[in-house]
Amino acid sequence: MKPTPKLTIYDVARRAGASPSTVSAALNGTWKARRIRPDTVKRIQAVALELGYSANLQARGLRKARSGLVGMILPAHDNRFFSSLSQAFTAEARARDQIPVIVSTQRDPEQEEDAVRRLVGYAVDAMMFVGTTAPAALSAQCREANVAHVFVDQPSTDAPSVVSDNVGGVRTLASALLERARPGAVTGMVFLGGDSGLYATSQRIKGFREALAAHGHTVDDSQILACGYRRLDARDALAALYQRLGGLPPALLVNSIDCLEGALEFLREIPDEAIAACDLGVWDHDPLGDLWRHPILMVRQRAGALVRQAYAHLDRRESAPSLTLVTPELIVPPLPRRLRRGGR
Amino acid sequence: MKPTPKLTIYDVARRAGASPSTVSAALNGTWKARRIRPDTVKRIQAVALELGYSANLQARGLRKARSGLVGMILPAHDNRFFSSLSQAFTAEARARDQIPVIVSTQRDPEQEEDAVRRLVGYAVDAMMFVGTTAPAALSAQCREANVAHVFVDQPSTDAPSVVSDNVGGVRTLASALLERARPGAVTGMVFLGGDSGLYATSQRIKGFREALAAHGHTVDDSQILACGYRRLDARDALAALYQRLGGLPPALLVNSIDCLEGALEFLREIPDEAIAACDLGVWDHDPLGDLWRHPILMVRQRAGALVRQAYAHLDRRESAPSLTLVTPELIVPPLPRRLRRGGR
DNA sequence: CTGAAAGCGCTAACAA
DNA sequence: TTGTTAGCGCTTTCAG
Repeated sequence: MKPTPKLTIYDVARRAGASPSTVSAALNGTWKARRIRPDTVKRIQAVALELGYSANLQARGLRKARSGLVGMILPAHDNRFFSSLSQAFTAEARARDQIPVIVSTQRDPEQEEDAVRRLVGYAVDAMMFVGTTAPAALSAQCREANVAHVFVDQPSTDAPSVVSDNVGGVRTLASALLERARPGAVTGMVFLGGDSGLYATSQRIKGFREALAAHGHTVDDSQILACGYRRLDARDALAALYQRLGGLPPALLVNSIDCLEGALEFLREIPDEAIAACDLGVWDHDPLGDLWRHPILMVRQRAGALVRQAYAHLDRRESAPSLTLVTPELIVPPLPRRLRRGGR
Repeated sequence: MKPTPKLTIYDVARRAGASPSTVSAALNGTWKARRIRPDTVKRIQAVALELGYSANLQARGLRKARSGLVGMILPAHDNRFFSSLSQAFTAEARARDQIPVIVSTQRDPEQEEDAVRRLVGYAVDAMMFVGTTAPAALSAQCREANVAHVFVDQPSTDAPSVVSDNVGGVRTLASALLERARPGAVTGMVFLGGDSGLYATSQRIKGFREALAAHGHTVDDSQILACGYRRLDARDALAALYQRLGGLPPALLVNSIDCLEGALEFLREIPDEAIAACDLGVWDHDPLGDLWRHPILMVRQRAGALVRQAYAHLDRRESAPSLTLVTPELIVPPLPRRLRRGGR
């Protein structure tokens, strides 16, 4: 095991017959601004390549007081929505030649603050926050260290934020359900799941009300089952509803994939015909949902657009609070051939 | 907007009436080894806290030639298995007080090598590789820079690797399917999906053969439909099989969630009774799969264990090639009440 | 167009 | 038990 002969610009400089500063410039792109002769640059680059030199990024970062790292804090990796944000974030970072550092912190304020402290200690170029529990504190940490930052999927009064249009998304979803023109849908559609104390859920309920209001109906409290986000609670709430109504409602709008899982857990216990009597819609998207034996309308949040908008704020180094809405997209699965009537 | 008065150990030192090196030691934990008086340490820590000092990690990293960063390269974030690895990796890194840097590289060798080059430039403490396309090159890069590294979910001849027990996992799954004792299952079970040229698929086919061999049956080529990993190909392959057999096989073992999606896309077109005539199993797990109207046996790779084993290699700074197998777990969904016969 | 030299903030010998 | 000092490898004035 060789002790690895650490190469520095000095090694390259000696070998290329140039000075360290010239080498530095030739290798990091500033040579144009420094008006270094192109063939000098070429010569140096050739030597660097030959030696297999690559810069020590920590040294560079120390000197420049920035690191080329960009941070993102999110609740969890193993979640479809969050992981699609990670994916989008990675792509954007790559386009800017930055290294994405994505840390999941389990909605734990301490972990969040700790992660930010460390990333700031690394002189990250910017931070993106998703679904954090202590947004104000994080924003303060960043402002203190003068680090650009933005919130995604949650509104903020301290910094720019980019959020899905919950109201509009649910309105669209509910309207699509109504267009199916199932008898009684306007007065009987039910909203299932979520916590009405939270921003997202309350916005979605608002959209739900608006959609029905457009049909002249004022939503009754019994149409809102905000039983929380947990799967089992959703299952039980739906079971109770089924009991009470003696069947499913004509239309059911479920507030999240977790709740959908709960709902499906109940639905697989009841006869096919009973299910066929209900039009189903969900906030959020899961490909397996498309494959259920009955069609499920879904609203997919546009992770790419959310991240792109958020990055745009960072690029402009905006720090004033703002709220940008991104419209989610409605996904209507093809009706299984089995269920199609006629057509060609 | 204040220019942010950058605090250094010198500021703290002056304020605490101590020297920079003492402050450094007091703040980074080496003070015990340096035998600094506890009350000095306390005094310094108090001052640091009061001033809101926090260390410049790039400077520390430059000096120590390590960064406290650990890297992980994986194909994509938006995939259930990979994202559960990310989750596990984050937890392990956190336990070691390291910052996890997880970069997805789309199975693109250039992106992979680029990411490693940059992370090595940052003096990462170690690297973990998942499903990479250019394993040999990555291993070489790390060895060159003397960075500990390990492969997960893919075998390597250059470094330690930790892989799910594909053979055993599929054997277990196939056996569980056979235990259902559906007539003709031994001779009629079909393996669907995957690429027999790849390590994972070939191992799984091996397990499939072993399971049937245990029942005295030698697998026929027509029982292996390695149609690739793409959803649509799986769908079409299953459709063709259905056509050929005039129904589903008595048991079907699907090689991945993507292929399962393809299979379900076909299955939702055919009558319930036809589906009920087939026992279904899949390599990999998806919670929505549990909720399908017919039970689907699943094998879940144990992401936590894979990462833990991999980290163990890093902790021991092993670099010799090795192969560690981790047994995946069989998940048998509860039979829907609807389908249960009697029992209590 | 290129080189010399200072210094980013920290740690670790070495002295005291 | 603590302080002094010399770098880690790079970028960046400032001279030439």
